[in-house]
Amino acid sequence: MRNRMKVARVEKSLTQAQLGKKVSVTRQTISLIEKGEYNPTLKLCISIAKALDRTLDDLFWEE
Amino acid sequence: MRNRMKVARVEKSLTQAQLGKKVSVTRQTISLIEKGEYNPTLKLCISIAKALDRTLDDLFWEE
DNA sequence: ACTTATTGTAATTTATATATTACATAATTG
DNA sequence: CAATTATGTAATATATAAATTACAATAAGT
Repeated sequence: MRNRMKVARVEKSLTQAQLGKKVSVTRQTISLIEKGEYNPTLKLCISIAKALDRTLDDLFWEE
Repeated sequence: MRNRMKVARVEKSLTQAQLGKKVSVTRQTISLIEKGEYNPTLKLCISIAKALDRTLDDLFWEE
Protein backbone atom coordinates (compact mmCIF):
# COMPACT_ATOMS: atom_id res chain seq x y z
CA MET A 1 0.00 0.00 0.00
CA ARG A 2 2.58 2.51 1.10
CA ASN A 3 4.79 2.66 -1.93
CA ARG A 4 2.10 2.55 -4.55
CA MET A 5 0.24 5.51 -3.14
CA LYS A 6 3.40 7.54 -2.93
CA VAL A 7 4.41 6.61 -6.47
CA ALA A 8 0.98 7.55 -7.78
CA ARG A 9 1.10 10.87 -5.96
CA VAL A 10 4.55 11.74 -7.27
CA GLU A 11 3.49 10.74 -10.77
CA LYS A 12 0.76 13.35 -10.51
CA SER A 13 3.35 15.87 -9.29
CA LEU A 14 1.50 16.48 -6.06
CA THR A 15 3.02 17.17 -2.67
CA GLN A 16 1.54 15.55 0.41
CA ALA A 17 0.07 18.92 1.35
CA GLN A 18 -1.54 19.35 -2.06
CA LEU A 19 -3.04 15.89 -2.01
CA GLY A 20 -4.24 16.45 1.55
CA LYS A 21 -5.98 19.62 0.48
CA LYS A 22 -7.67 17.84 -2.44
CA VAL A 23 -9.11 15.19 -0.15
CA SER A 24 -9.64 17.43 2.88
CA VAL A 25 -7.16 15.95 5.31
CA THR A 26 -3.89 17.28 6.67
CA ARG A 27 -0.54 16.55 5.13
CA GLN A 28 0.36 14.58 8.24
CA THR A 29 -2.50 12.20 7.54
CA ILE A 30 -1.25 11.67 3.99
CA SER A 31 2.27 11.12 5.24
CA LEU A 32 1.22 8.51 7.76
CA ILE A 33 -1.02 6.67 5.31
CA GLU A 34 1.84 6.51 2.82
CA LYS A 35 4.10 5.08 5.48
CA GLY A 36 1.51 2.47 6.39
CA GLU A 37 1.13 3.83 9.90
CA TYR A 38 -2.48 4.90 9.54
CA ASN A 39 -5.50 2.76 8.80
CA PRO A 40 -7.59 5.14 6.72
CA THR A 41 -11.33 4.94 6.25
CA LEU A 42 -12.89 3.66 3.05
CA LYS A 43 -14.21 7.07 2.10
CA LEU A 44 -10.78 8.60 2.43
CA CYS A 45 -9.22 5.80 0.39
CA ILE A 46 -11.78 6.37 -2.35
CA SER A 47 -11.13 10.13 -2.31
CA ILE A 48 -7.40 9.56 -2.56
CA ALA A 49 -7.79 7.06 -5.39
CA LYS A 50 -9.96 9.46 -7.36
CA ALA A 51 -7.58 12.35 -6.72
CA LEU A 52 -4.75 10.25 -8.12
CA ASP A 53 -6.75 8.77 -11.02
CA ARG A 54 -6.35 5.27 -9.66
CA THR A 55 -8.68 2.64 -8.22
CA LEU A 56 -8.71 1.15 -4.75
CA ASP A 57 -7.02 -2.00 -6.00
CA ASP A 58 -4.32 0.03 -7.74
CA LEU A 59 -3.33 1.69 -4.51
CA PHE A 60 -4.35 -0.55 -1.65
CA TRP A 61 -4.85 -4.13 -2.73
CA GLU A 62 -2.09 -6.68 -2.36
CA GLU A 63 -1.78 -10.22 -3.59
CA MET B 1 -20.87 -0.56 -2.22
CA ARG B 2 -23.82 -1.75 -0.22
CA ASN B 3 -25.42 -4.14 -2.65
CA ARG B 4 -22.28 -5.71 -4.00
CA MET B 5 -20.99 -6.66 -0.57
CA LYS B 6 -24.31 -8.20 0.35
CA VAL B 7 -24.51 -10.11 -2.92
CA ALA B 8 -20.97 -11.42 -2.46
CA ARG B 9 -21.76 -12.50 1.09
CA VAL B 10 -24.93 -14.30 0.12
CA GLU B 11 -23.12 -15.99 -2.76
CA LYS B 12 -20.74 -17.41 -0.20
CA SER B 13 -23.73 -18.52 1.87
CA LEU B 14 -22.65 -16.56 4.89
CA THR B 15 -24.88 -14.76 7.36
CA GLN B 16 -23.89 -11.35 8.63
CA ALA B 17 -22.95 -12.95 11.93
CA GLN B 18 -20.74 -15.54 10.23
CA LEU B 19 -18.94 -12.95 8.15
CA GLY B 20 -18.54 -10.76 11.20
CA LYS B 21 -16.92 -13.62 13.05
CA LYS B 22 -14.54 -14.27 10.17
CA VAL B 23 -13.32 -10.70 10.16
CA SER B 24 -13.62 -10.12 13.91
CA VAL B 25 -16.37 -7.56 14.02
CA THR B 26 -19.96 -7.76 15.22
CA ARG B 27 -22.87 -8.60 12.98
CA GLN B 28 -24.16 -5.07 13.53
CA THR B 29 -21.02 -3.66 11.98
CA ILE B 30 -21.49 -5.88 8.93
CA SER B 31 -25.11 -4.87 8.67
CA LEU B 32 -24.34 -1.18 8.79
CA ILE B 33 -21.52 -1.43 6.28
CA GLU B 34 -23.82 -3.28 3.87
CA LYS B 35 -26.40 -0.56 4.25
CA GLY B 36 -23.83 2.14 3.60
CA GLU B 37 -24.25 3.65 7.04
CA TYR B 38 -20.76 2.89 8.27
CA ASN B 39 -17.48 4.12 6.85
CA PRO B 40 -15.24 1.13 7.52
CA THR B 41 -11.46 1.23 7.79
CA LEU B 42 -9.22 0.01 4.98
CA LYS B 43 -8.03 -2.96 7.00
CA LEU B 44 -11.59 -4.09 7.62
CA CYS B 45 -12.47 -3.67 3.95
CA ILE B 46 -9.49 -5.81 3.00
CA SER B 47 -10.45 -8.47 5.53
CA ILE B 48 -14.00 -8.54 4.22
CA ALA B 49 -12.84 -8.74 0.61
CA LYS B 50 -10.54 -11.64 1.38
CA ALA B 51 -13.24 -13.42 3.37
CA LEU B 52 -15.54 -13.14 0.36
CA ASP B 53 -12.90 -13.98 -2.25
CA ARG B 54 -13.23 -10.59 -3.85
CA THR B 55 -11.02 -7.54 -4.24
CA LEU B 56 -11.55 -4.03 -2.92
CA ASP B 57 -12.68 -2.83 -6.33
CA ASP B 58 -15.14 -5.71 -6.62
CA LEU B 59 -16.89 -4.68 -3.45
CA PHE B 60 -16.29 -1.01 -2.86
CA TRP B 61 -15.28 0.79 -6.04
CA GLU B 62 -17.81 2.63 -8.14
CA GLU B 63 -17.54 4.25 -11.54
C1' DA C 1 -49.74 -20.34 13.71
C1' DC C 2 -45.67 -21.14 16.21
C1' DT C 3 -40.69 -21.19 16.62
C1' DT C 4 -36.21 -20.03 15.45
C1' DA C 5 -32.78 -17.69 12.62
C1' DT C 6 -31.58 -13.52 10.49
C1' DT C 7 -31.50 -8.77 10.03
C1' DG C 8 -32.58 -3.69 11.30
C1' DT C 9 -31.75 -0.28 14.43
C1' DA C 10 -31.34 2.76 18.69
C1' DA C 11 -28.58 4.35 22.90
C1' DT C 12 -24.54 4.36 25.13
C1' DT C 13 -19.68 3.27 25.63
C1' DT C 14 -15.01 2.35 23.99
C1' DA C 15 -11.39 2.28 20.62
C1' DT C 16 -9.15 4.54 17.19
C1' DA C 17 -8.81 7.74 12.94
C1' DT C 18 -7.74 12.34 12.19
C1' DA C 19 -6.70 17.30 13.59
C1' DT C 20 -3.84 20.43 15.78
C1' DT C 21 0.37 22.44 17.24
C1' DA C 22 4.94 22.16 17.16
C1' DC C 23 9.62 21.12 16.04
C1' DA C 24 13.08 18.54 13.47
C1' DT C 25 15.31 17.02 9.31
C1' DA C 26 15.70 16.14 4.54
C1' DA C 27 15.50 17.90 -0.01
C1' DT C 28 15.40 21.75 -3.44
C1' DT C 29 16.44 25.87 -5.34
C1' DG C 30 18.55 30.50 -5.81
C1' DC D 1 25.97 28.09 1.52
C1' DA D 2 21.60 30.20 2.72
C1' DA D 3 16.74 29.99 2.26
C1' DT D 4 12.71 27.84 1.19
C1' DT D 5 9.97 23.74 0.45
C1' DA D 6 8.71 19.16 1.53
C1' DT D 7 8.50 15.53 4.72
C1' DG D 8 8.89 12.87 9.37
C1' DT D 9 7.18 12.59 13.74
C1' DA D 10 5.65 13.42 18.68
C1' DA D 11 1.96 14.98 22.15
C1' DT D 12 -2.42 16.16 22.95
C1' DA D 13 -7.23 16.99 21.53
C1' DT D 14 -11.29 15.95 18.80
C1' DA D 15 -14.20 13.33 15.66
C1' DT D 16 -15.89 9.18 14.49
C1' DA D 17 -15.57 3.87 13.73
C1' DA D 18 -16.89 -0.04 16.12
C1' DA D 19 -18.55 -2.58 20.42
C1' DT D 20 -22.07 -3.51 23.52
C1' DT D 21 -26.66 -4.22 25.04
C1' DA D 22 -31.11 -4.48 23.91
C1' DC D 23 -35.37 -4.86 21.46
C1' DA D 24 -38.11 -4.99 17.18
C1' DA D 25 -39.24 -6.96 12.83
C1' DT D 26 -38.98 -9.88 9.04
C1' DA D 27 -37.91 -14.25 6.91
C1' DA D 28 -37.75 -19.16 6.97
C1' DG D 29 -38.77 -23.66 8.71
C1' DT D 30 -41.60 -27.06 11.22
